[in-house]
Amino acid sequence: MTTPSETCGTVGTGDFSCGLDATLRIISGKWKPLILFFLRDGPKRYSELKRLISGVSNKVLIQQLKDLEADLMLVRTDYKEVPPRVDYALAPLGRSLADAIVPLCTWGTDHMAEMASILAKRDTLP
Amino acid sequence: MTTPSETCGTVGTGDFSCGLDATLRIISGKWKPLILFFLRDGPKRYSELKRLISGVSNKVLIQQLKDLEADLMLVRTDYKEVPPRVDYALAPLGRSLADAIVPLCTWGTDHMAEMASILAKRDTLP
DNA sequence: CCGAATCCCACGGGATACTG
DNA sequence: CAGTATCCCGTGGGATTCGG
Repeated sequence: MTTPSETCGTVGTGDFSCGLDATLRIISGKWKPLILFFLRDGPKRYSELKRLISGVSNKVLIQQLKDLEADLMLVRTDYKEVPPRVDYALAPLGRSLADAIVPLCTWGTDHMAEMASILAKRDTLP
Repeated sequence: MTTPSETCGTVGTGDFSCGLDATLRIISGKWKPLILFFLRDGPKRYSELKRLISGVSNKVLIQQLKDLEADLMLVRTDYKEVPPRVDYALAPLGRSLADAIVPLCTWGTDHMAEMASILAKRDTLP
C-alpha cells in the first residue's frame, strides 16, 4: 500500500504541495486530457482532433493545443503546404503524461454503466 | 502497446465517447482529484482536508465534497457530537478512482523540476 | 467545528464570421 | 485546411458572514 505522503514524497519542498498539483496545472482545461489521450496512438491533424473530440469548439481546441505545446507536452508540425497541413504529436513529456492518464480512461470504461445511472440521477435531481 | 480505441473499447456505444469522458465528469472540479487523493490513506475530518488542500475555500470544499458524495465516491459520517465531528472516507468506487489518480501524482512528482521551470516561463511570458 | 447563505466576478469556454 | 479575431456568457469558484 502507498500512502499519499509516500507517493508525493516531496510535500512542501517545492512550489507544489504535492506532485498532483503539478499535473493538474498541465491538464486543467476541459479538453486537455482528451487531447493527450487521443494523440497516444500517433500524430493527428487538427481536423482529426476536432472530429475525435466531439463538442469542442474551434477556438478552444486551438488554445488548448497551444497551451500543451508551450508546456512541451506536444509538438506542432507545419508542413507549409497548400492547402495547409499541420499535425500534432506527443513530445516525450506528453507521452509520459498521456500514459499516466490511461488509468483514468480504463476506470471510466470499467464503471461506465454505474456512472451513466449516477450521472443521470444527478441531472434530473438538482 | 494499447491504442486509445483498444483502451476505450466501447466508443460510441454509450453516452460517453470514451471512458475518459465518464471519469472527467466526476473529477472535473478544481480540487476533486486532490480530495480523492488525500483520502487514500484513510478517512479525514473536514478541517484536515481544509488544511491539506491549501488554497481551497470553505464553500468550494464543501461543494465538491457533496458532489463526490452524491456521485458515490465517498461517504460522509456525522458523529452527531458537540462540537461537531464529521469525516469523509472513500467509498469503494472512490477508492478505485483514487487509485487511478495515483499515476498522475507520480508523474507530477517525477517531473516536478521540469514543470517548475516550464510553468515559471509561462507565468512571465504572456 | 462544520457548514449554510450571500454576494460577486474573473475567466474559461462557446458561437460566429473572416483570412491565407 | 488551419487557423485568427470578436463578441458574449454561464458558472465555477473566492471572500465573507452567519448559524447550530
